[in-house]
Amino acid sequence: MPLRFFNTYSRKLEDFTPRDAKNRKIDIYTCGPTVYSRAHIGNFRAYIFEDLLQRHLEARGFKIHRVMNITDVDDKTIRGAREAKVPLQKFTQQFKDAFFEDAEKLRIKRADDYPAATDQRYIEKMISMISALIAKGLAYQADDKSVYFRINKFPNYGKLAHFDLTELRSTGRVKHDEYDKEHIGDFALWKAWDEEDGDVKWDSPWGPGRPGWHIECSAMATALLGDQIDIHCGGVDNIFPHHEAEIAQSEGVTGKQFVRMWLHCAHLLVDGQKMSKSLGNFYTIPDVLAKGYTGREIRYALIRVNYRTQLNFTWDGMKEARESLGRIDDWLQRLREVAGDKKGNPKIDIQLGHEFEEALDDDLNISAALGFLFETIRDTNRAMDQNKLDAKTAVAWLNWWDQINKVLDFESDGAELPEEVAKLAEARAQARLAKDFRKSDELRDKLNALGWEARDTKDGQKITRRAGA
RNA sequence: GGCGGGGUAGCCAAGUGGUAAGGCUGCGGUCUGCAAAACCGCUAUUCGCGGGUUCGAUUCCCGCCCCCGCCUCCA
Repeated sequence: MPLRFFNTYSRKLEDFTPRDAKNRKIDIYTCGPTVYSRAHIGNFRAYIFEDLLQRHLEARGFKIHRVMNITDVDDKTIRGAREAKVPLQKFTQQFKDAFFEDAEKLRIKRADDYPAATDQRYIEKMISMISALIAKGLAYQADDKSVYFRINKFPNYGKLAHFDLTELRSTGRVKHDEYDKEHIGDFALWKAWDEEDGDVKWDSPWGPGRPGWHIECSAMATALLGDQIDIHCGGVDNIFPHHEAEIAQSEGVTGKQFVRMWLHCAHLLVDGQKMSKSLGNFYTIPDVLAKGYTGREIRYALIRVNYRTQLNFTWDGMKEARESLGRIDDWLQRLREVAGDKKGNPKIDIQLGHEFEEALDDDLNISAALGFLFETIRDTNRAMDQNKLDAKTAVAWLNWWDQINKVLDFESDGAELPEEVAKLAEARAQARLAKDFRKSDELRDKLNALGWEARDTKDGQKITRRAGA
């Protein structure tokens, strides 16, 4: 089956081939965080989806160049900096740091570039793009000194979101500068400075001001990836207006198709409602870590449902993630024991099936891919129970795991036995030798309380960590 | 009102025009000093509701109901 994805633009599953298919290069642009507060786990669901996309394409032999922007100037960052009485740069830096810290916890691979909207280089690019749009009649400066995109001059405006502009109406959530704009749907390319902006301003041919939100992505994407890019990702809430505006700006300037494949991630819900900052119903990564869960458990919980399906975040879901990972951990431990000293031999290989990667080829069908993994786990566990799995086959499965784990990144970091745990375990082993089961059961309870589990097997006592990294 | 996504067992969730993957939970069994893990078995005659097409539909078509999202802050 060919690689295929659901393209938001056509609303269809489409076979995907990159522009540079010969060299197997793919350019991906992903909308990153606005650093006005700590990102929540709903935001990270989108970044994990993008991570899965990148890793699967890499597993398929593509060379990925991924860019993720950092929006470090907009209404909210300016307001936040004002309220905190610190310079904008200082205000946003703390949330940039937090973003990278959280992303690392979730094992999200770093993008190749993290351009920031306030970088002088991109400000200049934005200004030159806006100038080009004005020259083409696609933008105008209004009486309020701001520059707006003239959507009536761009016939494709609305194609991505499938909106009929005559139907476009305000929800009244945002104040409109209706007196100044030609059309209610015209969006700001350059926002003229006003007092509330304080010292946040850049010079431009239209006077001091700052970029509109949408133009930064058009500028940074084309600056780093060229006029055309293969895949552009984001959350569904970015479809309109943000990505619609990006198309208008970029194609308005270049005259070329901006993006070949638009992929959008559905929202993370909590209590059946969208998780969002404005509703206040959100959790951050530290919030979930504080409940005793680990980054990889959060990763599992957020990755396990197809990106186009809304996913309801629950603590039961976190529990399920923990138990499922535990099943994988135990399976790997058993395989390693069977593999013995042959483990790590990459030359051993057998026919193992390709359902995992084929499922991911189909619009990242992670549920089917994980289904195959768990079927494999049951089959090989059964074989090991019956002593029918030889060391060579165990090694082959471990090698297979190494491959799919490059995509999943689920493997436990392993944990050193703390001295206290090791002592309790040793005491328990002695008690069992002496058949002092009362004492050994007490020690087992103590180990459990510390998050470790004692299992008695025919090869003696085994200590495993039940939860965590 | 317009535009999307979705309604599959207690929960989460794949899936196909031919009779329902997988995970979690629960119950019974094998194993065990007892457990745990693992394995075996049981847990949807049925896929929101009503029609239609078909030899046959959860899967295609029509209508309806419900949930969530977007309609210029949003991943």
